[in-house]
Amino acid sequence: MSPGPTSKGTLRRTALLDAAERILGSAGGAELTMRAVADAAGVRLGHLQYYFPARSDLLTALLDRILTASLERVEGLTDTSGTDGGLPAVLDSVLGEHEDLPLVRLFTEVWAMAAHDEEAATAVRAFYARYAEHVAAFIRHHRPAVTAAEAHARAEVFVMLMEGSALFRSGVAGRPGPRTDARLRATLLGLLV
Amino acid sequence: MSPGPTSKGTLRRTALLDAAERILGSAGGAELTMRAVADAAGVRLGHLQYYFPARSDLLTALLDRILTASLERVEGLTDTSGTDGGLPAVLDSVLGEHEDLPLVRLFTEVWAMAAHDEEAATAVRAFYARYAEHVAAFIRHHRPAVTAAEAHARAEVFVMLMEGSALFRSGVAGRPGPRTDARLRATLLGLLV
DNA sequence: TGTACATCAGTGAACGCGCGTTCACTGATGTAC
DNA sequence: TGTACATCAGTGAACGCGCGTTCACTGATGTAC
Repeated sequence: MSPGPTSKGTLRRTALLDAAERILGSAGGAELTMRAVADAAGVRLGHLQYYFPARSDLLTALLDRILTASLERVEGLTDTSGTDGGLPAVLDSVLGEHEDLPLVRLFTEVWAMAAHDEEAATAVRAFYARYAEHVAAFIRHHRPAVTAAEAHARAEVFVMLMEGSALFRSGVAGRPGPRTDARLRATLLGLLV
Repeated sequence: MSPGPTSKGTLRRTALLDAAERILGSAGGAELTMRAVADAAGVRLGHLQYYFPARSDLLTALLDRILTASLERVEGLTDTSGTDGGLPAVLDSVLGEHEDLPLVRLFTEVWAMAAHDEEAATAVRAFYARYAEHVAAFIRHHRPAVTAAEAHARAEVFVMLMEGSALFRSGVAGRPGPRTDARLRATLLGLLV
């Protein structure tokens, strides 16, 4: 039998990244040590090194996984909605994720990584470029009259506001009330249509 | 002579925090070690400990200083403008700061701190609450017809968009073009008036 | 004005610890013939 | 079907290093009388 994508090694690798992601999303980057990851995954330090020889290998793989998963989530949420009536519902879904504190914690770490490391920054910029592209396509699907350039500009501002609001809706930087939420939704909607 | 605010000790303390801020804004939190700060400030490790016995004391003082300075900058920028005609100019000033990469780097670190440490989060939330209050007062000054609650909601969304756009305009998460910039300005302006 | 003393500013060496990394090793699983 | 061998998965111990922290110390500055 060929190794395949669910072979023992791949499963273990995934489990190790799961453990690392859990630590990064709760305790933070400073606590993300090789020993902590090995412990959390229930393997020995030396074994973690078998899959990720250096700590930087683990961080690179983890960043890639976080960004890939987020992109798939965004695409999954918007692809299922086809009608304008469903737009507010899509906004609810996307905004709902921002109340997921561990996820927002992950992103504060990702931003800090990108701010200080050019390789990470490249990956993060590619992620947001694809994110914005996807939103732009969504806009043009609903409003074909909007030019590509304008849809792109609107999409980028949409993404900016989404990321900014994540900081607040998660409770990290604030606790916006229902009135602010309504304004946020209206502003996001105004960018989409 | 009484010690006063510019006595030797206070000056040295400021110089030490300067050094720490420089490191946090360039290399990041992981490199912000007691030894690195002492070196950058040109003093011995033991002497740094004289002012900040524990690393956490340094971090707390640094966070406080970063937030206080930012708040003063925001208030300074908006207080000098009294007319509606000056509004776009105010936006230019505020947005201009977001191109200051070291400053944005500081804030990615601040967000990551707040995301994992409740004490830091309290300070950060207080900062953004005052920031939003100030923007709300600015809105009501220019548009007295807007209710306090509505001005507050608009101000909070304004701050969200400002913080989100900082990530992109600094180059950390993207490189928005002039068209996106125009959309961003229009959206921010729409929240203010 | 001079002296004694207390406090402030700054030094230097050492500590124990957790870190990433290295490496020789063992057992399990797959492959060739 | 059985055996020999290679590769994969996992262990365990040790390394050198940089870290935060402790502490005894010295020199400079301010204060009391």
